[in-house]
Amino acid sequence: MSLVETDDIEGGESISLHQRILSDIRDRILSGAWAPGHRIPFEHELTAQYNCSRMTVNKALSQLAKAGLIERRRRSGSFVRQPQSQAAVLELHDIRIEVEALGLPYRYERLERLKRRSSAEDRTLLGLNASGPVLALEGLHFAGERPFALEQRLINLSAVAEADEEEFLDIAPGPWLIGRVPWSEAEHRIRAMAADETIADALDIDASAPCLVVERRTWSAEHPVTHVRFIYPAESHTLVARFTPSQG
Amino acid sequence: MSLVETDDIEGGESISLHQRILSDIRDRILSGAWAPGHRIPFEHELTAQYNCSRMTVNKALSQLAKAGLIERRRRSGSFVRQPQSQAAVLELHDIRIEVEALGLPYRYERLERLKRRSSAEDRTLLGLNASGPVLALEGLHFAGERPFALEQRLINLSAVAEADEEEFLDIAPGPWLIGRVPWSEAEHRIRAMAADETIADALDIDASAPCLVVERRTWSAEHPVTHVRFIYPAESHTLVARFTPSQG
DNA sequence: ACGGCGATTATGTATATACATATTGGAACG
DNA sequence: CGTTCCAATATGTATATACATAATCGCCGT
Repeated sequence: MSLVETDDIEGGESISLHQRILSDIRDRILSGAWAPGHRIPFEHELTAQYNCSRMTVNKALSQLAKAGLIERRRRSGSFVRQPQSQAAVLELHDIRIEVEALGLPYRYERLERLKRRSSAEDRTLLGLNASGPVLALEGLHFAGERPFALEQRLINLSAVAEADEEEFLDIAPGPWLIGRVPWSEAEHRIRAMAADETIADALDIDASAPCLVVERRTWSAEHPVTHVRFIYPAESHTLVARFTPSQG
Repeated sequence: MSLVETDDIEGGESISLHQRILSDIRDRILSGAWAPGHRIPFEHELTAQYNCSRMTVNKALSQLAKAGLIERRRRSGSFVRQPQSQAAVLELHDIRIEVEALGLPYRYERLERLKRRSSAEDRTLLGLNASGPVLALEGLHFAGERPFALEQRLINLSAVAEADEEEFLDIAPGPWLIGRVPWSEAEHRIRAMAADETIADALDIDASAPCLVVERRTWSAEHPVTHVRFIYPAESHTLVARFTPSQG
């Protein structure tokens, strides 16, 4: 009777039982065999099917519920949810890695470094209420001899005081910050823009050529840390995001 | 989606113990109190601290590990991971919702509908190996009287046969598919582009004006389902992605 | 018929226990 | 001195059990 019983000899993989239950059910949902609204077997039925304890089944179902694939209702059972899950995992690229993946030598070059009391615009960008010291950086990421991206960054020195001791002459502030400040939240804005003269000049492209602009704000435990704007020439860059609707 | 849910209802009532342990530890990590590399207390220490069983502590730590915040090593303990976690949750917008959020009336209009055997290009876009029937759709999303986005879509009819019975005259294929096909994986490509004449014409903008292009491929249980390309005039659109660090 | 109330049921959380597994530190041995 | 091997230890998984909680079913009395 049991759907299981036999060990998978083939893969040689030894996955845990609750993991196996989880992926069995997930596969049935994702394949469409169990449509949205379908009631999946009760815990005690799965307990019998897999010949295991309720805790084991419960672990699998709880994870599926947390992942949003199913909905659990007391006294009624567990049901396949509507595939409403419009969330996704986006991979954020490290520009160095991206450039080196192209087989080109990477280099960062600082254009400007300015410490100042935050202007109104700075505070808007960072999401700050109070005034305080900020570090404004501008730099170029190169792929070989060609400019690859222009970076305009603000760092909130009240949150990252150590940044004041760093010159950022040839190390990019992004990796530097990532290695030092744990971030708890971030926000991206992605848009297209025509290059103005300054940008065209820095990136060595035609004025009004299309550019991809990626802006990121980052917080660490409620405190704004940094705002950065990356500007890429349209030809040089495609953002790629690959994802699954939920956890596996 | 982050497994480290922050569903802290501010009423603060009745959260489970393992949930509280989890968020205690998460807060210490995100606030920086426990830096990357720091060894967090052993399970048996937390057991004593919270006066609970090891299973309860284990549940909290397992979730933190799955979320990528900590790394667990047998015989050594659990350690705060480097904040390398460059993954993010991206909200995928439903264009209708987006337009209506602007206070403008939304409308979808089909420009073209073509059923054909997949061309080589179709197969590349969809990620198909074998030939088969596809549905090629082109349509315009309107915000009020102005074109808001141009949509070019391929649907793999071998995966979604029902689509052949739908005209898609004034209902957009996106929401139609989401309500019908559970997707298991997707891939986005985002880039900037200058409008060519066809696009400029459809969107009623100047030729060579910058546009944001979002391409999405979707799979359901290993089968390619659809490829869609959204083209937005640069002024009309900013993609926003807000997220917390999760899975590595 | 109808409304209320208790019994039933499925899930939610937690406990104590057991054994498996990976890894480390140190003792034993050549 | 170095290598092998064992015991200690922390995590990984699973069991059986218990009680709490929410929702539903159906009985019962008016």
